[in-house]
Amino acid sequence: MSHESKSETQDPFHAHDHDHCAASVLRRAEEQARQEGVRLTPVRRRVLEILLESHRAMGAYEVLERLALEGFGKQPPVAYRALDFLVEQGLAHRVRRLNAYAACLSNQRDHTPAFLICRLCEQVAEADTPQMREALAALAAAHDLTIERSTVEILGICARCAKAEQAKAQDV
Amino acid sequence: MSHESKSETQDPFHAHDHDHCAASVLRRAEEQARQEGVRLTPVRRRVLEILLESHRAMGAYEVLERLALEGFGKQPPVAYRALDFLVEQGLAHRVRRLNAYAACLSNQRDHTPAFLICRLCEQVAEADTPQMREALAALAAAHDLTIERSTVEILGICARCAKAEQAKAQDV
DNA sequence: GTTATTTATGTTATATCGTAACGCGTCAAG
DNA sequence: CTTGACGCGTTACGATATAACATAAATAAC
Ligand SMILES: [Zn+2]
Ligand SMILES: [Zn+2]
Ligand SMILES: [Zn+2]
Ligand SMILES: [Zn+2]
Repeated sequence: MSHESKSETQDPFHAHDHDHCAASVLRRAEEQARQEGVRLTPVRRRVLEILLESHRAMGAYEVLERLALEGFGKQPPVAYRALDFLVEQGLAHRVRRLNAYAACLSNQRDHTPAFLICRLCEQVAEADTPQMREALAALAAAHDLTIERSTVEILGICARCAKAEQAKAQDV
Repeated sequence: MSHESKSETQDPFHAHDHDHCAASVLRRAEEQARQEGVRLTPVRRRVLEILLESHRAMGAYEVLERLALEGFGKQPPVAYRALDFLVEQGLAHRVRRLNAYAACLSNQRDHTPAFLICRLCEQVAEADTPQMREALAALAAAHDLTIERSTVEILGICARCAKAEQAKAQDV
């Protein structure tokens, strides 16, 4: 079983090999840094690792706390700069609804996925479908807008949390 | 010429009768307030009017300044409360990318349109197409997410601004 | 190898956005 | 006339984000 390109898009909301997620993103980060001549410095790498601990989106200040504990700088720009770097490199995404950041799970350098956010566990999945791309393009075309960036975020409750809620309701 | 239901969706990026925009939204606001037993108080109404001066999204503090000048309260909650009211009533929308608010241009009470935002003139158009709704539903379904809210924002350059940019470039 | 240049990290300070909590005034129900 | 709900105003604070500057590390030039 050595299908390399198996997991184009992992889905955090369902069972998956998360170590694989983390490892593959880190690997991509290193390769990409080498190729593009940018530096994956200790802070930057560490921030990516922190984001990769789970698929939960983290606020900049939450990341900063972790950095401070580990001997990095204690002031906001330290976190924001590392996060900005990761976002620029397509290694992390900003989730606007949560004012938070999540590691990117795709292997593509530049992409603008839609985010699926569970309101309860705050995990974030990304999805990039032709259907959505077409819908966006159609909207832009209809209004003569030259599209530069787009944000698609879907907030709801994931299957796991929905099940948990149901169980809780029956307990009462 | 008395086609009442002509303008389901005005497009701020193109020539249109803006007085009509403003008047029709205010009319809807009044009707709706009566019907739902909520109060369109002076501050609330004034905030809606301010938003309706153009299709540009305005930050809460920008609205607040205007209110202060006109003798209303000078503190943030004054603006935020009025804006929250308008958003709840579906009379205004929050544009997350801009941390700003824009008057709603639709006649529908509850809807979640996509926003088209011009980066240069900061005007905002709304659009609600079946195609986009389906794309959102498909994404949610594919990930077993029970959808509660969604955000679709497209940032770019509107036709008018694109033209202006071109002209400027040729001048040089 | 030493120097110059760029890039990254850290700091202080401040800007920007948003909310909690409380008191007062208004108005309508009882 | 009291009571209770609601809206508006305040003070105070919390949360998010960036500007500006000093230092240090890495890279490039000589
Ligand atoms: Zn994973
Ligand atoms: Zn969940
Ligand atoms: Zn208009
Ligand atoms: Zn424009």
